[in-house]
Amino acid sequence: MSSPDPAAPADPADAPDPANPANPADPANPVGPSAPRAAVGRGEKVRTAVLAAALAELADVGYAALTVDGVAQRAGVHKTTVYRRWKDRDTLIVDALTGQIATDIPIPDTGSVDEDLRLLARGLAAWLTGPSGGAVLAVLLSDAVRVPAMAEVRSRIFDDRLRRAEPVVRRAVERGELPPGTDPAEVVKNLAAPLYFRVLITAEPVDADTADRAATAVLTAARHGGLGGLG
Amino acid sequence: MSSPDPAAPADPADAPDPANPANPADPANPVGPSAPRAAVGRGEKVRTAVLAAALAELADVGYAALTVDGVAQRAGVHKTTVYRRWKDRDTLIVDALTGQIATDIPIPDTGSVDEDLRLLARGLAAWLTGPSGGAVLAVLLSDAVRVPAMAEVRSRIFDDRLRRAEPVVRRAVERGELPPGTDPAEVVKNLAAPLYFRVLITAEPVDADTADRAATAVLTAARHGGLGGLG
DNA sequence: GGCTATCGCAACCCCCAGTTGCGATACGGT
DNA sequence: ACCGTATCGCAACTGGGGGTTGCGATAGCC
Repeated sequence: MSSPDPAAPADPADAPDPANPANPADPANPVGPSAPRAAVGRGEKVRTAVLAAALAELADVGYAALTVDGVAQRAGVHKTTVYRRWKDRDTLIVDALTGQIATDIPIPDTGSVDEDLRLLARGLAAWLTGPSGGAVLAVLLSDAVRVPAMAEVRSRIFDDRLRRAEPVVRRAVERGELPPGTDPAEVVKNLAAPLYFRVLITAEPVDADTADRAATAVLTAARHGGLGGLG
Repeated sequence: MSSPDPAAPADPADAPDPANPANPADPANPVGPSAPRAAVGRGEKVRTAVLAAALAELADVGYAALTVDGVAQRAGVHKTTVYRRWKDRDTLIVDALTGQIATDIPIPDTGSVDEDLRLLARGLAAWLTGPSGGAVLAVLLSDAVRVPAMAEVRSRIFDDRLRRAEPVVRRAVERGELPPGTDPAEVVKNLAAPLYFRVLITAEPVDADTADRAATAVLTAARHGGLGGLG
């Protein structure tokens, strides 16, 4: 959502140079009625097609085996065109992934920790096993983590997600459902960890039942002060 | 047996199992069926050096960026020599990894679940943050998982490890420290999961304290029937 | 209908996987 | 000490993918 302009201009023909008379249509400019600059229509379609093709290739062959030529052909576009819009392979992948981080996992607030944690776990399980989670995990847990931009995307996704889930626990503590001193971050991490573990390590199927068991386990621990409660 | 041999000798002169580097004559071997096989001494040194170099490169640059030439130079050997002993890059990496699966995490039996789980978690944490764990994780959680042989190594490492840890829980149940019906596999997975989660997802440091907290959480859940105990 | 940005295309460079033939070397037996 | 042979070093090669460049073709918009 937060990519108003092409993610990786870096190209003379595409760069939004403010001093360039051929580029009065600045993205930040509110709908220039008399904008001489145009011809963005074609580019936008190409951009969308390439990004979608990149995600598909990612899910199909993974990060390492993804070839720019493959993405280009899948998008019905020439390799050169891809390189005109994106600096390199990694930039393209980061851009494709960035469009996917909007996939939110619903944060429940039913008034019951039990229900809340269960719903949270089920939402995460659904995402993990879905196409979006698959693509993100395929990249973020590959050698791509060595690319700084990839690591940043990882933080943007996981840290943000953890932070948004913490209130669920905080509210439960305030309601007296969990002992005071319970660490919200710890609870959320211990809820998510078994699901990731099954997907990444043991390669077991992750379904609603798995989610429920994870919720039960972390809830039991939290209720009895095993997650920061008490001392 | 899609992958016939983990070591993948693929080389006629590759020794089956060198019992001892200082035991070239092998006096216990009565002649053998007209097998004047010799000159294994040099090859064994090369093999060891290359395997060690591969692990080092793995830890340094990761799976995708690992080049055969890089490994060869690091081992003080020519690229051709590597290809004469290993079919391809993946075979080499699998072989290097296979030598590492012997790295055992001690399975404690102190008579106390509390202590046992704590020691188990600490052992895992130490392995995860050590060189061996780093190399294994770098590969097993990369695009390498798409290589069947890699997936097999993953199973060999993790499944076997989980299975060996289960008795710790089973004994605790028999001693009455944990409620009957407690699922050993579930306990072990929920013990390991938070540690992997922190290493792989949140990139937090994993130390003894982290291990202790994981042990406390899973122990609390298990004691109160949150991990299969009770109905 | 014309102007211009964008795209397709082909050719190119560089790096790395993997191969081959030949010459150099070190090991092990006699 | 010597010699045979297995192994290694070396250089040159193919093939594919990342990334670049110059030019011609085309599609969008005025």
